[in-house]
Amino acid sequence: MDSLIVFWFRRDLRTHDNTGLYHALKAAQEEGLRVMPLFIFDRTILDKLDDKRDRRVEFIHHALGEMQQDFTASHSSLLVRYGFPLEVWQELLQEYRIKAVFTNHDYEPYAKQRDEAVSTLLSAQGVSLHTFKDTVIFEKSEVLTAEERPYSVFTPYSRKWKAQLTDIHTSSYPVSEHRSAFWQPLQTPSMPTLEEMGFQKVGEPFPSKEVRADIVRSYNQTRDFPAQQGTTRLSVHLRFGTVSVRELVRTALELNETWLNELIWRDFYMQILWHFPHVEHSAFKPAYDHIPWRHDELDFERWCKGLTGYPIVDAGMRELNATGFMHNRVRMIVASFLTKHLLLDWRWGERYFAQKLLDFDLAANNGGWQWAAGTGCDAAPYFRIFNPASQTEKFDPKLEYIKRWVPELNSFDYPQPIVDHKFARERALSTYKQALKPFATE
DNA sequence: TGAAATGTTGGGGCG
DNA sequence: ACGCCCCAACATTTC
Repeated sequence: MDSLIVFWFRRDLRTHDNTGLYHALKAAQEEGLRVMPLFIFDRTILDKLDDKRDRRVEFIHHALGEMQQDFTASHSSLLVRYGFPLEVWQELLQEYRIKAVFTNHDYEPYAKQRDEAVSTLLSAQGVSLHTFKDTVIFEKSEVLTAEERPYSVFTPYSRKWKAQLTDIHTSSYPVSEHRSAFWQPLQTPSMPTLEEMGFQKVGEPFPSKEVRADIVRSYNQTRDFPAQQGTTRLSVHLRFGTVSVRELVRTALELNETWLNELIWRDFYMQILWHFPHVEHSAFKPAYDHIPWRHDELDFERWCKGLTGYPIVDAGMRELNATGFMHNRVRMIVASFLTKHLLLDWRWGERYFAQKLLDFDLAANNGGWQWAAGTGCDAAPYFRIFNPASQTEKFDPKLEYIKRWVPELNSFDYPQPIVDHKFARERALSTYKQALKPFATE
């Protein structure tokens, strides 16, 4: 039995412009070996999902199907397993002669821990592990201040990010010339179906690839109007790596600076989570952990279901519940409403988004919530409270977005506001002020 | 990537 | 013509 190099796909579900895959194929060619592509459906994650119609699982499954077609064309095949990663790796080491494993970096806390365990197992078996940067442009400690410290403010971070960017950072890692190095199994291994894993199909809401360039071109003009197709909805593709961030940056440099900044925010929050891991469970600024959040389960439930009586908030939550997506402008509005108007813990909202968002990314979601709650690095000051009515006036003046998701708007079925705006605003201001008083700098 | 409160200015009605 | 008041409209400050 010939020995193999394994390439392990995780958040990089594409065969084009994939750093780790490129290096795996190159190494294989140099050493006269083959590359076996692998994906593991991770039960550590899947077992926690109580809704078995999960769009994320379906999205992954679909992306794997597309890759499988590609591998088939190269007379190869993707090996897909379902189980706990460490156990799967133990099995694979028994079943195949594995010389080396290649994979791309995954920065989330769980992923870090998973990869350390696998790395220990592999090295105990004398298998080398090679890992690469792929899902971001600059990772962890590649963008630092003059004092070599991580940034915690976006604007100077982005300035440095842009200053450091060269063609090298956005150039592709083509795999086409190395296709012959793919593993060629005698029999195509079967991929578990969604049903076999206990999941059902749902459906997916994306704009076509063709309209994306137009959206990027006018992004700075249209991005704030949720009734329009003004955002690319590429976040889910970035989440699972079905697009290359390097390609997107090239597009952004060419077409739209504002849109480039959105990509830089991704890198920014990734390095925040890496260097300040406490943000996963507590406020970036410790003083803000003293805010006495209300523990009102009923208000929280009304927020979740889109029954607050504030149309723009309810529209956003209903869009999320129905599609697994919410327009970014509306994410800010509903987050401000939860934390300021309802004075509910930002972590409740963060957790709900984590359950529902197709594009859920721990670093970005946490960063966004802490921004809205005012608890984060470079956050909105706590007294910046969105007024749902004026936000509607500015960004959905014809109520197009609202009516799409709240059709009963003008009927008796639509609830009264669960809290008065003026009262809620003043309550938030005084509560934050009181809680932060002992920590005031002067 | 706010909104509300407060301050300032200037045109027009009116005695 | 003049002073006074009202109040948009805009600017600044405050939360």
